Amino acid sequence: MAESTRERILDAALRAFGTEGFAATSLDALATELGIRKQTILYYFPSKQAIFEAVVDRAASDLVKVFEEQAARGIGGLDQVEAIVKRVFRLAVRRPQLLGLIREVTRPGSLSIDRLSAHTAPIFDRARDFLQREMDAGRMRPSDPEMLLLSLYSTVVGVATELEVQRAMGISDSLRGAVARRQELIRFLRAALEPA
Amino acid sequence: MAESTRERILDAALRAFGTEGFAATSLDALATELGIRKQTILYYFPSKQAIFEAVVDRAASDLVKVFEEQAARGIGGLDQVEAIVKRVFRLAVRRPQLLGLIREVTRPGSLSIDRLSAHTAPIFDRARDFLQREMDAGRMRPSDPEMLLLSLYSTVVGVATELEVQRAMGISDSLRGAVARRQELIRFLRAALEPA
DNA sequence: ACTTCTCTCTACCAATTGGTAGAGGATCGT
DNA sequence: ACGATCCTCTACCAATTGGTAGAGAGAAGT
Repeated sequence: MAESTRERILDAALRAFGTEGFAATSLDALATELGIRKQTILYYFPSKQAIFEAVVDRAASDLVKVFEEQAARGIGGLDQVEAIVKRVFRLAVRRPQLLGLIREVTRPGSLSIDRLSAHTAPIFDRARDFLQREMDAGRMRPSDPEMLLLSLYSTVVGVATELEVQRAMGISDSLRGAVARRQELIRFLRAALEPA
Repeated sequence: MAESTRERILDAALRAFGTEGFAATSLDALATELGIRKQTILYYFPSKQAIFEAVVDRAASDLVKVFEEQAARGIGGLDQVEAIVKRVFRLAVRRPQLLGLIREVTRPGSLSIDRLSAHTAPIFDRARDFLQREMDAGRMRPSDPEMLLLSLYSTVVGVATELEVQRAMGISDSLRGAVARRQELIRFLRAALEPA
């Protein structure tokens, strides 16, 4: 068997939760999409909420892995920031539902936010330390690293995921468009971060 | 009577759609919150979708008004950008559901995106022209104005609305926190936009 | 051959969903 | 006094929701 039923359920759930959202996704729809019965889904997961949590866990792990792989290289400076942005963009192009799920989890009303935080907190800490170090070394414009991190997060995730806004602005969402967007974003971030 | 029933319904619907989302909001819950019966809601609006569209229309108008008021002043340069950011932040603090609704509408699966676009397209056009003019005049770092606009949008909306992410990062979401966030964001944007 | 375990199914269920039909009470102009 | 209009209600409804109970098929171990 190429992929276990459990894995197939998680894949379909990621796609559905990440694009339609939790409330708008029904177990029946999910099952139909997979060519199975809803009760089969409920054999593997005790409830809809449990599926969501499992999806969040898996998505968070994937995200964390991307960051840790890059952090392990330890290029340093703005090149490191650029490398991370590129990796996030590659992820956003290849698996857009993944960042869509993050948006869903970080919505005000959402449960499971603590579940995501538990995964990502170490990364935030590391990123904050990284920014602080670079500022101290004069390789980056000095500012509040926490706020800077928030600005960076918002900008990168926004540019990578706000496809409908881009469509409304008349920006192409082709693959070529994504590359151009990434390039322009990196120029934007470099200008914002470079020391005076 | 202080506020017509129709207005009260729209207010409650904005809050609900803007925080819980469209699918997670039921007409019964909305009615209970208002102390009326669901059928009274359906007397004023033919369907749930129609309520959503009315809410989007009203929210879009409010947003557009904020921009147009500031555009009418025509300060120019980075001061103009700063003034707009400040206004958006004031809106985000006073009526957080409003930007929450924008996030809901710009979600991939959403309908009504065209309805929002119809309102905001003129603003986007005007903003793009503004950026282009400032670049030509050497008051702003030259770049692709469309992509820059997207970066600006993502950053401002993100910093203003991603409260849960901020909580996860350990950033205070008090009013004082909002002011600090705004200040840091403006510094960030100024650094990114200032001509070399 | 028999039991046990894993998996997917059919058959239900109570609760909730968005929406319809129409009664009844105000308030109005006439 | 009377009809018309406006507004909110009770009474339903069919469809969908997440979830339970348990049958049955197949493979594996004994």
